[in-house]
Amino acid sequence: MEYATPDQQRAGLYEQLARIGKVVMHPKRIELLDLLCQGERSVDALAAATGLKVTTASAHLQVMRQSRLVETRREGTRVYYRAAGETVCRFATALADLGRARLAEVDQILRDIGTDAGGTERVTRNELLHRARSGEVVVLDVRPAEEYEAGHIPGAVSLPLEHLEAHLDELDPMIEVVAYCRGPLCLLAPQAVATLRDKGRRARCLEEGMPEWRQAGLPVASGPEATSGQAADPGRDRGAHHVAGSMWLSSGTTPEERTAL
Amino acid sequence: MEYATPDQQRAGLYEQLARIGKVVMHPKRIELLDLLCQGERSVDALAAATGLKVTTASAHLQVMRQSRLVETRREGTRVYYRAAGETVCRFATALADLGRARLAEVDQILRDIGTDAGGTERVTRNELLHRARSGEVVVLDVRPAEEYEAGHIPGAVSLPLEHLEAHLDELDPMIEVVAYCRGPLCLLAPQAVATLRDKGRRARCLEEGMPEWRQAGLPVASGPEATSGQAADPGRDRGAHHVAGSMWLSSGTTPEERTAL
DNA sequence: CGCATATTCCATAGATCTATGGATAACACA
DNA sequence: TGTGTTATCCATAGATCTATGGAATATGCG
Repeated sequence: MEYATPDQQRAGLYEQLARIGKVVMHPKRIELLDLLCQGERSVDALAAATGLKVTTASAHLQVMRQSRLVETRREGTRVYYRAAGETVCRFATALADLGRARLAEVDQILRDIGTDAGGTERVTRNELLHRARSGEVVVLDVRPAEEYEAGHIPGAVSLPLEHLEAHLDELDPMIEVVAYCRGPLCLLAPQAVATLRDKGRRARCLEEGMPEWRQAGLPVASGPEATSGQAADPGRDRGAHHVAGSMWLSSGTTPEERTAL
Repeated sequence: MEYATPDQQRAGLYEQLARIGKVVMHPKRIELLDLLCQGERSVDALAAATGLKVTTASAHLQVMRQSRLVETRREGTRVYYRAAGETVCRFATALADLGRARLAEVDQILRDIGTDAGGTERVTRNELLHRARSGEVVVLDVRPAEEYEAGHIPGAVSLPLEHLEAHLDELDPMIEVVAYCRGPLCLLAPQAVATLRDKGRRARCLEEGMPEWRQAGLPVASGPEATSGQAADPGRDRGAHHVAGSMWLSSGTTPEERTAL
């Protein structure tokens, strides 16, 4: 049981760390980890999102659980997986950062997409904080509704990419859109921006996604959209957009914001 | 060449990231990475330090190089490897942090050692900054001399663990020692502290190691020790210790410090 | 209780990774 | 140019990992 020599202790330490390494050695597991950093999900939802068979997805999740990077919660017949704490998401972010910094291929792929999506600069967090406060822009969360509900930028409007075209008319053409998604490696926001520009709207991507926002210590709201049930009623949505611009981190004027912190 | 569907692009991204994951899936590669974050080293030095055969070590280093995490420099007949930038070391630190946060085993091993080394609290960076400035403590770098030269805390004295017992008399028994090494997972400083306490000295470990210090943006000095050739001349060393306490981040009163920033 | 759903467990064939010895390449020095 | 040193390349046997279909579990619902 005990390690005899310091060398063995040291080897033991690195072996433990390698358990974490093994988790991120497989592309699909990284993808799963990224998804879990957006919020909890059931096994089959994860399998569907990543294109894995349920049995394979489950196997991957077991590996991740044995490394203590994810935790589970059972609800009736299904099991929800979630990232085991902020540290895990920070690690995932660090991995993505390192990838962008060191692997030209990553940047290349991102640029291939970037050009379609809009070669323009992304919006920085600070710019967003200033402009959204004054109502100049509307913040659009284009992730699936479940992820929006699990946590979103206070004041952001939920409009999943898949519903974007159908609900385009809900967006005031006069107000610029700032779209965000799961993070710098996520394609949802860039695709949304590409679509919006195609339709002649002014739109840009936020520089970062939800995990980075959260990790920066900024407030996160959760629960369904305040005014309407996510793109179910176009009529009411228009109102929400206005609010989105003005209630931005103001002083907790909506139920959403009060519970945010 | 081009990815046709968004799904393929996404898969491509995660495949790239997995290249980094593969690097840290093997214990020895993590160990190598940690060493390289202390400074550059030749292949056989790395092999010796990790207990690998040169040919195996080289193979591991190739993997790391292909993932762009390390870079090389040739000098005559030997090749020096180094971490490819601060981002890489930050990632290594994030991995270690995650390991300590999530893997009870890591903490367990550290505690097994910690009890021998001194169950007392480690010294925080802030405490060190205050107490060293006023000369209350001497800061001891117990890593191998090469690593000290590649970068150390300004004002720290180099006394590699292996030479500690032989040069114990150079340390003023009245002044408390704060030892540091490669990081929270490194055993050098704890071992040094254990030895020192065995001899009746007051000694504690610094909470962090060189990489964390550097990543915090604190000044780093490099080159050989200012006053003497590292434990070669005990007589002069005693003077150095005093300096170590007083010149601490004062206002660049030594050559060492002037070049530090 | 029996059936349906969501997961996990298991065995296995195929793919990938690791350690190692021997050969090769690059370089320094006579 | 010959010799010694340092590092990389190569082929391979052994170990590990992955995907998958089928069986086993756990839970919910009549």
